[in-house]
Amino acid sequence: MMMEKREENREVTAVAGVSPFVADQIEGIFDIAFDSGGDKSSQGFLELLGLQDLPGFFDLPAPTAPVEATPSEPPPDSSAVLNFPATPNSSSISSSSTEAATDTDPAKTQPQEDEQDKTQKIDSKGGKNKRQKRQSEPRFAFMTKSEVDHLEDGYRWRKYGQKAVKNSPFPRSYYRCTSAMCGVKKRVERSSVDPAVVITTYEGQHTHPSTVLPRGVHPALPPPLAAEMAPPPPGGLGCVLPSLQPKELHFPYFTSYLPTPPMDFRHVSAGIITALSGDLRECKPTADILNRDHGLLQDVIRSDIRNKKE
DNA sequence: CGAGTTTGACCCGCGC
DNA sequence: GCGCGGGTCAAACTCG
Repeated sequence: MMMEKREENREVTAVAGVSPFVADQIEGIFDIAFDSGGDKSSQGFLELLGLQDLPGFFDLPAPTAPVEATPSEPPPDSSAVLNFPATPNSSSISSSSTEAATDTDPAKTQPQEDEQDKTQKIDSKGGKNKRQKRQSEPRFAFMTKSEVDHLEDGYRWRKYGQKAVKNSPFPRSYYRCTSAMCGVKKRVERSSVDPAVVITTYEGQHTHPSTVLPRGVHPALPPPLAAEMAPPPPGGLGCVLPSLQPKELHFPYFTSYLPTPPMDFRHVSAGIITALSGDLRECKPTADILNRDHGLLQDVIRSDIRNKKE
């Protein structure tokens, strides 16, 4: 219910899946970011993610336990998992999805057809059988450390189910975008490894603008360009680099090309974005964007901290 | 009263 | 074929 929307004291903690050492650093940074006065609520999550673009961020010590160990997640599939080496240098920003392996699946590149297929199945079976397990729509998951399960992301969601997750004390909740004709879904669950970590998986693409227009969205970006830069991301999240190495994760790009707003990450400290879909195009940042992002960085991080990082 | 949540039942895919 | 687990439906319920 809306009970999840209460204004709790959101703890500013660590990036999910990052070692305590890193977490401590991040925490410090975010404390600054949030305590610097002004409208905290306007701090978009993806802007915060921009912090991860800090040089050497991903060179920091390894996480103790990969977040991907989430029981609900299937074992990494080489074709489905982002190219995050399972080395100590990786931030365990990895995930997988069974359908992501079907890169060549036509349905994947043509969600419309998939929808049609769904409908056909409904018609053919009639009655209650509207289920369609096949998840060929692009999926997009990320992990956040948050006290609240259901994070604000600018869209309205309706919960349509909840299931207990095997090997996890925490249930998984299923949400659907309340907007008509928008079939975007999202799953929210807590990691059994780290209960503080919320794993949110978006599926599908919003066919409508969000109800909120937070910072980080650049309306000036012409739609065609935006489309070229990044496919309309599920859940309003941005493009994903197809063959990611930790150091190549330039999260500000997400921010820059977001056609839909990022979440209200007052609730979270930071997140890890993980692509679950193979239907992704490479982001092509421009100098302008880089400059802009740097500006954002300046907004968020004290200069002396930045210098230290650099 | 409408919108959203809860929850048990149902269906499907997959592994054995 | 069977059982398990994930995903979805839909009636009942809650809340504003």
